[in-house]
Amino acid sequence: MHTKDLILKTAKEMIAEVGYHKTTTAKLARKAGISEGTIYRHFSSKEEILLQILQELGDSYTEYIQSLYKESEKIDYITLERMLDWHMTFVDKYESDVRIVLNTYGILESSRIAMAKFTIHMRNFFEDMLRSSIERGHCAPVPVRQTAMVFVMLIMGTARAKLYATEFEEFGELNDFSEEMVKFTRRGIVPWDKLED
Amino acid sequence: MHTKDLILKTAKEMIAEVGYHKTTTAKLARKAGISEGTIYRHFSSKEEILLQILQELGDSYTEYIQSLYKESEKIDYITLERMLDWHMTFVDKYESDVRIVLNTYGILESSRIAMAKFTIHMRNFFEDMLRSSIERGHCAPVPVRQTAMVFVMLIMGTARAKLYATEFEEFGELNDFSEEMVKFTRRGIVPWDKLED
Amino acid sequence: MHTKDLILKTAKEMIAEVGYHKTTTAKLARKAGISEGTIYRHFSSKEEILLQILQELGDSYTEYIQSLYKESEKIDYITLERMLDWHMTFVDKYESDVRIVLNTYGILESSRIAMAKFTIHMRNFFEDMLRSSIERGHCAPVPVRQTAMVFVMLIMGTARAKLYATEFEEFGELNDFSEEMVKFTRRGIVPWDKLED
Amino acid sequence: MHTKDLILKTAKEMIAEVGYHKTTTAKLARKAGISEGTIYRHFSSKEEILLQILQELGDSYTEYIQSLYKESEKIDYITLERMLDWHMTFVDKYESDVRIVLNTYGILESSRIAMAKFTIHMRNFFEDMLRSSIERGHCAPVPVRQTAMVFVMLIMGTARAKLYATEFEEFGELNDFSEEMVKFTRRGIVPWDKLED
DNA sequence: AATGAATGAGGTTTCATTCAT
DNA sequence: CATGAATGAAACCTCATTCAT
Repeated sequence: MHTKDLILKTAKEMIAEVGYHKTTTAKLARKAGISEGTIYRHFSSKEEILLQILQELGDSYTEYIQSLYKESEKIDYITLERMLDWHMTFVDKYESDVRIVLNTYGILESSRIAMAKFTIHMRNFFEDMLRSSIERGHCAPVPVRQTAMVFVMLIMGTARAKLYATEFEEFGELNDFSEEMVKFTRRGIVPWDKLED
Repeated sequence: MHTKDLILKTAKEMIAEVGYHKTTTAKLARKAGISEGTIYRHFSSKEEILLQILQELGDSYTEYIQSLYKESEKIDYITLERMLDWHMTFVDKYESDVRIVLNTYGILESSRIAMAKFTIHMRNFFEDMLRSSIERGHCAPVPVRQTAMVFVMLIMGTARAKLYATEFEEFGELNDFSEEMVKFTRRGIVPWDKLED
Repeated sequence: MHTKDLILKTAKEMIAEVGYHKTTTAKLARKAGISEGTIYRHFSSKEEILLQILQELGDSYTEYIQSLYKESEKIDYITLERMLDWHMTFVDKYESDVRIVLNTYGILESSRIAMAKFTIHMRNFFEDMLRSSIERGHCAPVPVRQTAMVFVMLIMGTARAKLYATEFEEFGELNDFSEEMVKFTRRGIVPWDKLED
Repeated sequence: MHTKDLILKTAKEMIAEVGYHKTTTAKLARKAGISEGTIYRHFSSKEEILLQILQELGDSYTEYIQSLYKESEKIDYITLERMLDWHMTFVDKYESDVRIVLNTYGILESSRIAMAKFTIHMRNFFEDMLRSSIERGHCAPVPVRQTAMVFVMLIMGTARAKLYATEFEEFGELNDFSEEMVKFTRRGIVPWDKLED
């Protein structure tokens, strides 16, 4: 692995685990098995590392959304389950990166911008999916923009809950609520008498 | 105002605005118009200040929930609007404290614990409300635990969105989506043919 | 002595001796018998120390020039010897400060500005003295501005020579050339047949 | 151009412009279009580069002085204008090298030595010229050693003023004072009634 | 000869905390 | 109770130098 990637990987782990400020360049270097100076051969500053992580995650998400659009064209109708599932899959795959965004958007302008981009991307995607579902008569004519935003809030809230759930016993049960969330959400957009299950 | 309260108040503002790490004891003392040493007459460490803020917010929330229980006994049935509204009111009132929790739970064990307590309190409250609603036939017999959790996620997601929305134009529209959120949520727990509006 | 003055004094010595860059905050603190952090309670940066030294020297020089003007009013005519002597006295008194200006004006904008101010002050003073001497018929009607500038160059060149002369044996003889310099300079502005000695 | 010369040339420019310390090996390598390691193929250390620059300038000056001696033999008498002009020409030609000496002699032993050598060379040259002028009756029997030193001071002072004058408006007028300097200096060594102009 | 990644010592600066007054 | 100067550990970062390729 290239040194730069090694630094990024190690930084991801540390920032996700202990936060941005407690991830000092000294500790980062030690954990990565390199010298502190080497970090600065690859990044102009500590913040630059974070920026790159956020950038990469942003790119991955854009790519991911695009693949979802393609997927949605193939099958002629997208169930809510799928939409939510897909997103939870993404959160699982990029667990530490998502954790970093959640950890830093309160401290760092750039992280806040990254977060805003995610939100808007996600909302747009849900809007498009809802609009197409309404056209096909698969769901009621709910206001797309606002309803999409409700989905986003749910995803965001759930993502965070999932990531931090492990640390508390009481939260153990969190993992199995997503199934109910999907059902609940479906009832919110499909007339109850048309629900299959 | 007592010096201790002055410190707490000033710390709340600063941490909410610039984050925990950028809130240095020097800046805090200057803004509060006291000397740095004085902070340590009232708090054993910088972290202690944060702990007290979290503690106070926790107490306020417990108290708030209790008042809600009392309120709910007076009127014989609680609408969803009320439940959500009440919480948004709380978030508004304790804006900077909530912001602090959201900013620090990724960095501080104690903040994470505070967050967990909130979540569980809130969920329990929603559970109770839902259970009572179901008993009275005001809503469908949905699984209370998980549905309550969905509410929590929505509240949490929305709270954060509200607090950070102001910084991006694209987010301006966020503020008016809570009305739709209530409608959506109602449709999720009340059969559509029984909905009044 | 106040800590701030102690820092200034120590810094003057070190910068004059080893230069600005080799005067590290660590060495400075050690020599002054304080901790490194203390420096930053009194100065916002290392450069700030230098700035204050230059500022103080500038003020001293302004004050000095003013005292010379007053002196020149008392006695009705100023000999060249006096004008040059006075300046050499100043250089002697503020030896390390002058050395600092000479050491840093090539590296630091602010030092260059300080140097420029000195030059202009000095030139103006010489101009005034020359003008008054010409009026009284004590010297020939030489162009005051340019002649004053020649004096400045001589003072500057000599000051540097003096300060760095000690380090080389060959330069030992430097010290006794100022007498001849005065004579030479007088011949440059007073017709030879009117010279007394 | 050989790599070594390229390094020297680039270093000269950088050191003259931003000073020795701000000329880092990294920037130097980048500007020269070579790698950092290559510098160490040709020079044992960064200081070595400066040493060579000073050495070369010293050699150039020695050579220059020799050519002046030869020149002075051809024409049977040397005017002061010539002596000063010749030196100003040298300063113009080796502008950045001279600037380097002026920038570094306060920081570097070796630079101070170089400076001393110049001074002595220059003084010796002026001494010889003065002596020969006196012998031929072209100027008054002034003390050669000290008078030569006055010339040196003037040259040094003027050289520095010229190099740094451009940065301040007030200094704009500096350039036209050298003519007057020559006149002044002549009056200092030639009886006024024997002056031609 | 040349490269350029890696080094590590050391630079400036920050900051929570202490303590004499 | 309050002060604020002093502390010193540790933060981020720089840079001359080395060395495997």
